[in-house]
Amino acid sequence: MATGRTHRPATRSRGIPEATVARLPLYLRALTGLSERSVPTVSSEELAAAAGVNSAKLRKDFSYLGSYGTRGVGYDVEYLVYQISRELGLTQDWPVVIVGIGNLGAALANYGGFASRGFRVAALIDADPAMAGKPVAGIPVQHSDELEKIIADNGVSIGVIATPAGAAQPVCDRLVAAGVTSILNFAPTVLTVPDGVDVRKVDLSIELQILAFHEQRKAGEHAAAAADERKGPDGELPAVMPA
Amino acid sequence: MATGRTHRPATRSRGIPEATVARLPLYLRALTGLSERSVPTVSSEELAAAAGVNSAKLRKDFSYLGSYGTRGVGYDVEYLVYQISRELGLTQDWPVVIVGIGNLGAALANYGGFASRGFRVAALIDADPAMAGKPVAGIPVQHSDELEKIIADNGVSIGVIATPAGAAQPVCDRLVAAGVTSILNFAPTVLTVPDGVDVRKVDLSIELQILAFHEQRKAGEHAAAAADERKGPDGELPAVMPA
DNA sequence: CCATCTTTGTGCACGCGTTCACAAAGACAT
DNA sequence: ATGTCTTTGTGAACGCGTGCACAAAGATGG
Repeated sequence: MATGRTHRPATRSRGIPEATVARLPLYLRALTGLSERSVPTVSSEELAAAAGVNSAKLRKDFSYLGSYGTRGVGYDVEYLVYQISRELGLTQDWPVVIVGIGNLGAALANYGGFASRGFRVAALIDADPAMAGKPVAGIPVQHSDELEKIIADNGVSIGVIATPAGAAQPVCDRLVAAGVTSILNFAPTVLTVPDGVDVRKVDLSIELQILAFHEQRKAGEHAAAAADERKGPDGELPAVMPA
Repeated sequence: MATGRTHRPATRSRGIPEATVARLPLYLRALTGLSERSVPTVSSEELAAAAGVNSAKLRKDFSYLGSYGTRGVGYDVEYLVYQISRELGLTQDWPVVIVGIGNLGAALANYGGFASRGFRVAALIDADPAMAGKPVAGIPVQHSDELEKIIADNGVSIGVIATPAGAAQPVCDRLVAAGVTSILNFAPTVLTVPDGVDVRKVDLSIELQILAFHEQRKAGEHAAAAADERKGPDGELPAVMPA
């Protein structure tokens, strides 16, 4: 995966572990699929398989929300969809602004997954005056000058940053000053924010680098086994990989 | 953050913890910045601040790679850049294919962070015949029929999936069958792969939902404090949020 | 009403990751 | 050469997350 939370020292919000919160959207997606196929109930085993997790973990996760299952039967799909939605706060409307309408910002604006779950794109904002007024995903882009007014008028508390790295921190500061308290950051920079503001980051480059590490390891082990030359007593890779 | 690794039961590759591997790209980025500003050495405290982590954690992370620091002085920036790059496998060339050239795929193709670090976009692939030949980010899109041939000809081992959810699993299967062993998945689906294949996923919708959870919590606590009405003895939120 | 069978909810143990705190190591000045 | 001062590298303790394994709960059939 490509996300990571920024510090937050395991602040177990209201007794629900962070790790569980991170999985709830996964369960919700699987349940929505079942709901659309009119499946009335589901066992922890089935749902866990659909979500790609351990069934014991899933049951423990749900136990933090309450006892919503029926022993011998399983979980009521519709009821569980409602409970998880409510727990995640998806029963209310979340206006979101996207700042930085380049390739990525445009992709985000067009992404259907937002609107489908309580999230509404309230505005698209870009620093380039040439972009102003130009419609992206049916929404006219507005200039950065309007940022504070847009936040205030729409009661926006969640901001998405898709600007170049250099612009991210200044944009972040303005968002926070205007009242935004949750930020999803796509720019490859470490953002500094005051206490009380949540930042999550998505970094495409980092994900690829992690994959490359494991890929190299696989190739290295393979090569080492094939060559079978003197290797460290603990099966260590050679200090320099052969080209 | 928006990433998460898919199972891999804490496989500590060659003694380097997963958590450490995930932070190495972060350190590398901070170090690259210092290198460009010709800073010769850096202390764990300074570098940790730049990367947004605890300094003790950074030192322990580096200790897994070896003793590359000098006590009383700090770390040599250039040397550390080289060591981390080598460890992550970035000193070699990684050809990558991107499958699904919609808004997101195009954004990824244009993303500069790939080329800058040993990653090379070997091909863009889409199922739509109308897209074939059309250049995106200077690279002509090729049709899915060519997928297997492209993988083989270029020796591609890393694939990026940016297709709609429904197409992801079939595409994944074809990639794996053709020899790809690492996949970065942007489609909102749980991918099933054989052992030995790494999958990381980036899910925009999930990240927003996690932010919404914390946002609701903040608003709820705030409202509860303001109203100050009978609340649970453990400071629990009311079962149903007021509209 | 009782027995059986399925599935939940959870007590418990284990392991990874984080953080503290300090000893060892080396630079630097005198 | 010796002492002082800075900064690394790591031993140890702690806490979170995971998974096993089972008891409790309820459905279902006779």
